[in-house]
Order: sequence, then C-alpha cells, then structure tokens
Amino acid sequence: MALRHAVLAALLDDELSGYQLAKAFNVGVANFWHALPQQLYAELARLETDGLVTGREVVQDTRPNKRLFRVTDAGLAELERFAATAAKPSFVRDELLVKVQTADRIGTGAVIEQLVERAEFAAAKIELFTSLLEKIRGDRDEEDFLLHGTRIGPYLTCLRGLAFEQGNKDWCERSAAVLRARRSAEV
Amino acid sequence: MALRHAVLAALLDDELSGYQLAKAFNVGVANFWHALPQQLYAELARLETDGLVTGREVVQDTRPNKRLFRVTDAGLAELERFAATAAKPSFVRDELLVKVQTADRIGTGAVIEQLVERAEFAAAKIELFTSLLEKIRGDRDEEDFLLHGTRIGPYLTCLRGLAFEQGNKDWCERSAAVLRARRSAEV
DNA sequence: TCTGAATAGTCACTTTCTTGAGTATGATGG
DNA sequence: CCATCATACTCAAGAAAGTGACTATTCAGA
Repeated sequence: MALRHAVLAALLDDELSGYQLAKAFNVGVANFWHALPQQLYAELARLETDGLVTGREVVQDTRPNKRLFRVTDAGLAELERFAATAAKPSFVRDELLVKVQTADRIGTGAVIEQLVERAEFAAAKIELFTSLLEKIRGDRDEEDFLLHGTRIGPYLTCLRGLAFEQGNKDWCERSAAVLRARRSAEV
Repeated sequence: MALRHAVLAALLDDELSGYQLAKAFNVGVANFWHALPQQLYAELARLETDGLVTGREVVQDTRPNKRLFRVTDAGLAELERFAATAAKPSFVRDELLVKVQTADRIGTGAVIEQLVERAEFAAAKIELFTSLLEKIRGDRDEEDFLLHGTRIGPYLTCLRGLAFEQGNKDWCERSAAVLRARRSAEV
C-alpha cells in the first residue's frame, strides 16, 4: 500500500494516462519511487475502484485511445492522511554497490566499466534535472521561487534527485579511478 | 536472485551469523541493500544448500548457540560471475520524498517534523560512517589507503553511504526551512 | 523481582514485484 | 516497402519481499 501514494503524488500535478505515468516513473518520479508499467496499470485500476482517482476516456484518431486519470478529493484526503503517518526509512537497492563491495576479492575490469557507464548515466540525469528545475522556476531566482512559487513539491524532490545524481557521478568517477590505479599498481 | 549477491558480499569480510548479518543489513550494508532478518535466514539456507556458503555451529553457554557462515570458493566464483553481468539501475524508495512531492497541496506540519527527524537520523549515520571509515583506514591517510589498503570495497561503499547521508541531511534541512518559511508567509 | 531489551533464531501467510508474452495502430527512417 | 519504434495497454505465472507471531535464554535497569 505504498506504491499507491507514489502514484497519487505523481498524478497531483497533471492528468496522466497509464502510459505517461510509466514514463514519469522512469524520470522524475524515479527520484523517490520505482515501479514497472504493469504495476502502475494495476494500481490505477485499484485506485479507481477505491475512488481515489477518476479516469476519463480520450479518443484519439492518430493514436490509440487512452484514459487520463486525475486525483479525486478522496485521493487528496488519502494523501493528507498518509503525510501525517510516520515515514518508513528510505531504502536503496543497488547492484553496482554490491559489486564494488566485493572489489578487493574479484576481478575489477567489468566493475570499472560499469562505474564509468553509471557516471555517464548520472551526468545525463544531472543535465535533465538542471533544465527541468530551470523550466519549473522560470525566470525567478531559486530563493524567490522556493518562497512564493507554486509546484514547490516537485521542485524540491527534483533538487534531491539532482544532488543524488551528483553524488553518484562523483563517487563513480572516484571509485573507478581508485580501482584503475590499484590495477596498475598491482602488476 | 539478487539478495543472494548482497548476502555473499556482506559475508566476504567476516564470518557472520544470521543475526549478525541482519544487523549488518541495518547499518553499512543498508547503503546498498535492504532486507529483513527473515529474508536473510531464508537466503542463508538456500545459499548453503547451493554450496555457496558453509555454516558451522558455535556453542555458547551464556547465549543461544549460533551458526556462523562463510563464503565458499563456489560462492566467490558466483560473485565473480555476477560482477561481470550488467548491473540493473539502482532504485530508491522513499516515502518522505513522496510526501514532499505533495507539499503544496496538503498540510505541511507533519512533513516538516519528519524532515527534521530524518535530518537527525542522517546526522547520526554521518557520524557512524565517519568513524567507521577512520577505523578501517587506521592511521593512514585516505589517498594512501585507497591505493594500498585492503578491504577497499567496504571502504568505497561506506564513502557512498556517507555522501548519501550528507546529501540527505542537507536536503532535509533545506526543505524543512523552505516549508517553514512558506507557512509563515502564507498567514 | 519484574520488565524490557538483546541474542539467536523459526514458521506461516499475504502482498508485491518481476518476467515474459501478447494485442493493435500509426509514424519514422532507410 | 519493410523494419522498427512509439503509443497504449492487458494478462498470467512465478519469484521475492513483507507482516506478524512465536520459542527460548540471558543481562541490565528500576
């Protein structure tokens, strides 16, 4: 019963189809939640039967028809209730970190490659989030926007995502450099 | 089949009981993986039948007896194989971020409290990781240790954990301050 | 002396997630 | 003209994870 709130939170700003929601879960929403499209479609169906979202059919001629969902008053009340309960500690699952943990006991060639890839991926996210933040705040400066702007929630979570990816990039580059240096030292 | 590698990685440095492993998954290992004790006991049993770890009974008189597990050669080979496969992207799940995402649509009192709590929790982790890093590297300086030390894997993942918690703390404090300022502005 | 926490686990049940496949159409690129 | 990608979803099966309760002993604190 936790994906449910992530979906409601994601739908709060825009009316989205399941497909669009799935894409949102691959970029911005991925800063705080992870889910596959199948889960999202299933969760949307449950949310609708529970009356927390409503869907409306949109007929398209050049594309398959779609259903757009928005949060109902009951959905907003559910989020309100959720915000008041204690949050579970965050959790991370990262295979790459598992691999690095074993780095002094196994061959590191493949791990170094993956660290480089991950650093590049993080760099791309950094660019994405940077421009997304600019877009949200428009021409205001950050202080002003944070105090008086709307859509402050998505802005703040995006800031967290940016810092996370920055940390990721720095760490991946550092770790790759260290492992490379050890490989040449070891010969 | 992914918890499996996290368990192997955690057992690589020390021979641990299920109970000790569970505690490890609450601190250092939590930087890259999350699991409950029941899962760990079950996974250890599977790993043992698969020959990737071996357990030995240790009789204690003041405490209940325990079984200590260590990674076998087959287990190490499995980690080697795992390191060579492509890593899935990391994923995060954080209820607190979900709540912040909704911050401009709901009452923020409870969320601010939780941000403060989380910041304090992060501060405690920062201290823990800082002293853990010092303990691992002893009196060497970091550059020297990273190039020539042993147990480099745990050191690197701990560095990531430290940076993550630092980012967490900064973001929580900043966000709490922003939401507080908006509350007083709104009156 | 009683309570609660720490050690060291086990069992059963339920929910959630992942894997993999399948449907159908239109647009894009070579 | 054909292949592939993007849109927009659905279904089923199996693996993984989470919830909650339970056993048993020892130590520390009120």
